[in-house]
Amino acid sequence: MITSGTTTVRLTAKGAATRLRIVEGAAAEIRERGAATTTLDDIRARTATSKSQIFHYFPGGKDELLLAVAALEAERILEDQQPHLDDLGRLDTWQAWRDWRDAVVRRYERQGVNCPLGVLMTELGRRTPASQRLTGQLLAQWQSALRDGVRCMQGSGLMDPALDADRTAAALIAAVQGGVTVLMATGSTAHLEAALDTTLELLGRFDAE
Amino acid sequence: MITSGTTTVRLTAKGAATRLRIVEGAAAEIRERGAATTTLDDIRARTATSKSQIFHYFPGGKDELLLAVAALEAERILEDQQPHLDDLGRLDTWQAWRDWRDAVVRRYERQGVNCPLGVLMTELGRRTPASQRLTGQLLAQWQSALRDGVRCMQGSGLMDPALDADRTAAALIAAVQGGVTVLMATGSTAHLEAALDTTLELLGRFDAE
DNA sequence: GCCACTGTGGACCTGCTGGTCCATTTTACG
DNA sequence: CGTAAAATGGACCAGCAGGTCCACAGTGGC
Repeated sequence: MITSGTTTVRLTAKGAATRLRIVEGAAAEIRERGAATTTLDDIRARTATSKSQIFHYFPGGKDELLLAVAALEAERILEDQQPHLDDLGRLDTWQAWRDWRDAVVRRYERQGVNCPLGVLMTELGRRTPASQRLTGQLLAQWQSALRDGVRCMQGSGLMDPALDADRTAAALIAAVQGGVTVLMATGSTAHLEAALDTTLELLGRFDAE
Repeated sequence: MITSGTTTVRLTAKGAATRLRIVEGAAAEIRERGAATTTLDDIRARTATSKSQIFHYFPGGKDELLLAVAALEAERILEDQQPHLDDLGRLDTWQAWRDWRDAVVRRYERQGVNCPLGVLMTELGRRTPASQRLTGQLLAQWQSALRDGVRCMQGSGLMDPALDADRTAAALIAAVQGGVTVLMATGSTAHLEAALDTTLELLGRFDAE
């Protein structure tokens, strides 16, 4: 059973599977080829479904499907950073920060141009008010996790307590986002690494740890 | 006289003016509404031209026009940062860096979502191999200007000589780019400012100046 | 003032894309 | 089983975007 907008539809196991297949296929197609150029027919072909199925599971049409894809990608972005980044505040040692940094960089090195974050922020996120809200939430949640990490480090005397934790978290997000955007344009992770490393290294300059 | 691809066409003064009007109108339209949703008809309406004119000046069709727009925007991005950033290496004092930072932030505050950089990197830049080369060149030129600034500061003993100047420049570009991308998604310049300020402040921590 | 070339207008064509519709098959469940 | 609801297949439609074409007007050099 799933609710979309005002209507509620019952889904059988088979139906749920099909719906999932469509969303994931659409997400993959969009990551590979961009949202702008991906058509419903591409998705249909990739997921071995018919037109009617797409509109059956997403009565709102393409917009609704793309919103579902955006939600999936937003989830994936946070998941990818687990367990470095969770409610328990695992970013509590320099090693943890380094691990997080490595996880981010390695992931984008492997994925190259096809990254959820880039697609979400630069293509899906701006499409509709609903998807804008979604990206806003993602950003807020992500930033709050990083902020908690900074606060934790400050609490342990490992980072300068004079730093504005929230602002620092925002800077880190911008660094990742900028690195990813450049990656998508050039195919190189150099900027991503430079931005993350520079910021982290300078954060660590507070003491000798 | 203008060369496009293999063909060369002579332009009268009137022709050159029309061509310019089309490119600039297209650029403005795209900045406001995004490249994905801007149609030739929109451009036609805005620039008071006919279909045949667009194809007369851009025989390659939409791709060629968008490439011209990308080139225009790339130029504008560097121009916007003049005279902070030029071949003479004006980034030679902390005040100059602060001025540059202010120029960047103020510009995007005023422009809001409609920024050349964002559109170029996230929409135009990925369209064709030609536009990819173009964004690559922009990035290289920009980074080299910033790198010269860092080197200059290092030479004067104002920045840590141990820093890799090129890497630092890359980090700054990623910071701006990330800030802009977030700006386009959320409408807020908070991340842009946080990223720039954090990076610059930490760069300045080397000495007390 | 003539002639060739450039500039302009706009009708028209075509393919693609999102979206609709309905007939048919499959599933859930009493 | 039997039936209602869910799932599926795919033909069909309408609009729109990019692109072509041709007729005509404007311009510039000789």
